[in-house]
Amino acid sequence: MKNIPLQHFNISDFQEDLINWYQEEKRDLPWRTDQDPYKIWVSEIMLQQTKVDTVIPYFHRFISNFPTVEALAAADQQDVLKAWEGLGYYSRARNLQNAVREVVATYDGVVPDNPEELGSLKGIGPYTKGAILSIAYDKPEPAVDGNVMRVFSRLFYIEDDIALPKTRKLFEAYVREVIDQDDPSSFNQAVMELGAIICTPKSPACMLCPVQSHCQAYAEGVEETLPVKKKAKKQRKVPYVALLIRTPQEEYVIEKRPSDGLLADLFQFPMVPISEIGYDHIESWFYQEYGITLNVKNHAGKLKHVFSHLIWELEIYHAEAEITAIEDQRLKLVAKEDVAKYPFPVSHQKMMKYMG
DNA sequence: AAAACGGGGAC
DNA sequence: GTCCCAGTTTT
Repeated sequence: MKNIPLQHFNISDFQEDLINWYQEEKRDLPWRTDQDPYKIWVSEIMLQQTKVDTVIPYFHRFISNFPTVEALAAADQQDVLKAWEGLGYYSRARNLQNAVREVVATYDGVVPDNPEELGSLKGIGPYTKGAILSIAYDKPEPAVDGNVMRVFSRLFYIEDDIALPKTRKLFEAYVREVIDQDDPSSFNQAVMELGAIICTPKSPACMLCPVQSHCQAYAEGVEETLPVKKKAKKQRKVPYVALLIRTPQEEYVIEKRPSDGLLADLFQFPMVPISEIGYDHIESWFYQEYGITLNVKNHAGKLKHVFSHLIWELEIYHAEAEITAIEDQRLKLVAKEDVAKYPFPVSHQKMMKYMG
């Protein structure tokens, strides 16, 4: 491991200043009511790339629906995805349920308390592993997320690109040097809380910071220039015609997406990749793909939906199909009032407003 | 190392 | 519009 230069850094004073501030200022969050490893786990998965305020209502609903590892292990995937609907990164939900089933099958329903077994579970990477070990089991393990990298890059004036995988390992080495061995749970949560409330990406509140006196970036007046992060490339646009297909008996055609890739296992209204076939061949493409004869009617509206890596441009059309049953396993005929029982991505939830 | 993988809120 | 959020998996 890399040698960490800390000769001008008072570790115990830093721990005391940080943790005292945390005990005083920490928010009341629903996953801080006890140390149940399952609830800590669920919260940490939901919090990946997702703000605390967004997670709170989902966490309440999820724990109410699936209060234990046994309950989640026994649930239908459809119901789990429905509880995750709108939260994004849906592989988190599928991986969580897979991992919980492994915990029930292999570990007698007890969430592992060691890095090897915990880290081998689906969806538990280096951050989540450290978070569960420290918060649920009081183990002095680093839990390096975006907050930790920002706070530590400023504390120690580290200019490494935090977008690079190897940089996270560097920060883990720093955390191992300065983590409080007696209360690693409070230490890790305090750094993240500090990053969320004080040491923010823009305009950090250094005048309110409990560890200002320990901060090298503040001393040099460069806190706003850290951390260094390569910027993401912009998304490519993908145009589709999205179809609200109605049958004579007032049912709609919905489709289950494939079990891998984007929005895996969620439902949607059928979409025609317009850049590949053009507007003149929608009905023939649809017949070739699904074996259903379509009568495309009027334009209903348009929707732009931005993902992290691409942009959907949806032109919404009404259509009719003279069918009473469907062969294709991907498709379902569903009454209008039943559509919302299935898990849909937000883009297609918005499409429901255009149903007749 | 880079890309895939959602959605929302702050500015 | 930009940034990025209590990241992980796949390529």
